[in-house]
Amino acid sequence: MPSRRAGGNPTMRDVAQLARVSAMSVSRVLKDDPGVSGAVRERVLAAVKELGYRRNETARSLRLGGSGTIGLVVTNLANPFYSRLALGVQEVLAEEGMRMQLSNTAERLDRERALVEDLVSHRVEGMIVVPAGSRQDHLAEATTGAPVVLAARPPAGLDTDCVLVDDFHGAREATLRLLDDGHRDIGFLGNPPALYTGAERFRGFWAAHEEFGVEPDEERVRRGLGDIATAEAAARDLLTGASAPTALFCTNNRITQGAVRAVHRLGLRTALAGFDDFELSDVLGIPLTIVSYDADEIGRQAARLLIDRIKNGTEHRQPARRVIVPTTVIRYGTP
Amino acid sequence: MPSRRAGGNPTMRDVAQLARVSAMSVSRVLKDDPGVSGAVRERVLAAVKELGYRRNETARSLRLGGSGTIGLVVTNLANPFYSRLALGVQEVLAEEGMRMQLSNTAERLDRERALVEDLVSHRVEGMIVVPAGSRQDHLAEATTGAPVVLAARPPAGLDTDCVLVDDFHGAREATLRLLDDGHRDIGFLGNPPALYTGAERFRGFWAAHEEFGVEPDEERVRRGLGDIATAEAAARDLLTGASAPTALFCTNNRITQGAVRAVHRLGLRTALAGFDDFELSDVLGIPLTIVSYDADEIGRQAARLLIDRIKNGTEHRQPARRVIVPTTVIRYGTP
DNA sequence: CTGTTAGCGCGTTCAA
DNA sequence: TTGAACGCGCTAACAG
Repeated sequence: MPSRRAGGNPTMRDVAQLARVSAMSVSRVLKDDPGVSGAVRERVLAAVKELGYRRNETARSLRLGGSGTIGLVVTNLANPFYSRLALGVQEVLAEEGMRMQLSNTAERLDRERALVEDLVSHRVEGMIVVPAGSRQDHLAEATTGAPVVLAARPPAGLDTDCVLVDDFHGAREATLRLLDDGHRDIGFLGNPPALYTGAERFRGFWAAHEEFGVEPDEERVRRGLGDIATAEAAARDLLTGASAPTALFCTNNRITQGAVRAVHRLGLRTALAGFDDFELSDVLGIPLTIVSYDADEIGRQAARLLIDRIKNGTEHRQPARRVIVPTTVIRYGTP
Repeated sequence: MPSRRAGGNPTMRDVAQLARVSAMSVSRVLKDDPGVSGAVRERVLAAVKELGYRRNETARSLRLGGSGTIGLVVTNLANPFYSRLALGVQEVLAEEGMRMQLSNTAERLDRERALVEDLVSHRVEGMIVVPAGSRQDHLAEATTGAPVVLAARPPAGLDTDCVLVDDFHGAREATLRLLDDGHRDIGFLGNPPALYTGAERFRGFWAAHEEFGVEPDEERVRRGLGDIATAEAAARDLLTGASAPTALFCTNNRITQGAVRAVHRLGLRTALAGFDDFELSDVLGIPLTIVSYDADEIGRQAARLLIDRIKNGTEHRQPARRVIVPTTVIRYGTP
C-alpha cells in the first residue's frame, strides 16, 4: 500500500515511489521528454497504470502560469445561434489543444460582470464575449491583461477585436427582394434600437427603400421586441390595423417566429423576411425570405482572433480588428 | 511601482506589501474572517482596489483541494434539448456557488473518453454525462473517486445515479391517442434500438397496440434513423409504399422534423406523433401529437443528485438512484 | 540520463 | 489580532 492519503487521488510522488525513481523522472516521462531511459520510462508508465494516476492539471497550470483555457460568455444558450457559436469556438480550440469554459448571462449585465470576474479569477488566457449591454466599459477594468474578443456585437467603451454578422447588407438584401416582388408597404419588427444588430438591420431596411425611391411608413415600424410573444402581438397589431402591410421584415429568429404565428393565426399568407434560418422554415407554407449566416463560423473566427492575441501577447499592440461574416439570402415558399 | 513581474497579475503579496500588512491578513480580509481589525481591513481593501487584484482561484483550489467545478458532458449541444439541460444544471449549481465545465462529444466515444479524462485531470468534483454509447465501462475506471450522474440514458457497466425521461409511458400515451383517433396502421420511425431511449419508446409504442388488441405491422417499422435527412427518406418510403400508414410515430424531434418534411412534400396531412416539442410545432397545419417534457428539469435533477453525492462523499455508499422525469402529451392541429 | 532545490499563489497551523 | 513557516502538486533550473 503506497503511503498516500486514503481518499485522495495519487500524486506524482506516489508514482515515483512505486516506480522507484524521483518525481522529476515521472514528470519527464509524462511530458514525453526525450532525455529519459527506456527502463525508467517503462517502470513509470507501469506505475501510472497501476495507480490509475492522472496528472493534476490544476497544480500544473499554477506552476506553468497558463491554464490553456479560455472563457466564452453568451447571452442565451437556449438560442441555437449561440450553441452553434460555442461549437465553432470549441472546434478551433481543439486544434490548439485548448479548453473552453462556457457561461450564460441570460442577457443580465450583473451576471455578465460576475461571470467575467470569475473567469479572470480562474486565470483564463482570454475570453470571447457576447455582451449583454450596449456598452462594455466594465469589461475593460475586469479583464486586466487577458485579451477579449467580442462576438455578434461591436465594442463600445472598449478597444478590442470583434466578429460581426453583415447585418446591414443582409437586411438591405432581404428588403430589396421584397421590394423586387412589388411590395411597397412593408412592416418592420425589430429588437431594441440600442442594440447594434437592431440599429444596423434597421439601417439596411431603410437603405433598401431609399434605393427604390420608396418612403417607409414609420407607422409600420415596431422596435424593442424581445421575445416571440411580444413579436406576435406586434405583428398582429400591424396586420389587423388600418393600411396593413403586405409584407413584414423581422430582425431575428424569435421575432420571425412570432410573426409566423400571427400570420398563421390570422389565416393570412403575408410575405415575411427575417434574419436567422430555423428548422422547418421551408415547410411553413408562407413565403419566407431568410437572411442566413454561419453561426459556427462566427465562433471559429472569434477563436482565431483570440488565439492570435494570446500567442502574440500584449507586446505587438496591433490595432483592434473587425471581422465581418457574410450573409446569404434564402427564399422559401412561392412569393 | 510594486515589485512584481511586469506582465503578470498582482498576487496577494503585492497587495500585502502595498497595504503594509502580511499576506495572511489579506487572505483573512478576502475570506471575511472576523478576526481582523477595521484599520487593516480598510487598508487591504484599498490596496486590492488600487491594484485591481483578484484572488487566483487556481492556486486556491490547489491548496483547498476542491475546485468547486463539475463537468457536464453532452452529445450534441446544437440540439436544444441539451442546451436546456445545461441551463438547468447551471441553475442549480449557481445556488451552490459552483461552476460547470461544458463539453460536447458529438456522439463520439473516443471524444467522450478524452473529455472525461480531461475533466478528471482538472479535478472536477463530479460529472454529469449524457453517454455517447450504450455502455460506459470506460467511465468506471476513468472517474476514480469523482461521482458521476448519467442523464437521459441509464447506466450499463457502471453503477451510478441517473435521470431519465419516462420514455416508455410517453410513447405509450402518444400511441394510445393515435389509436383512440381510430388509426390502426401506424408507422414507427425510430433511432437505433441499441439506444435506451430507442428501445423504451419502441416498447411503449408496442404496449399501446397490445392494449388495443392491435398487432403492429413490422413492415411499417423503421429504426436506426440518425438525422433529419434519413428520417425524411424513411418516412417518404413508408408513405409512398403499398399499404401506407395513416399515422407515424417518431421517437425524437429530429425524426419528427424529417417526417414533417416528407408529409409536407408529398402534400399529405398524415397524423404525426413524436417525442420532444419544437418551435412552431403549432403552426404546421398537420395533426401533431407531441410527447413533451422539461429538459431543464432533467439538468436540475441531475445536478441535485450529483451535489448530494459530492457532499456526502463516498462514505455513505447508498445505492444508485434513478429519477424519472414525467412526460405530458400535447396535441396540435385538428386530428 | 537522473536527482535536488526552489517556488508558482494561496491557506492552514501554530506561535507571538 | 497578526505573522512566520510549511506544503498543496507540479516543473524549470541547476547540479551530479
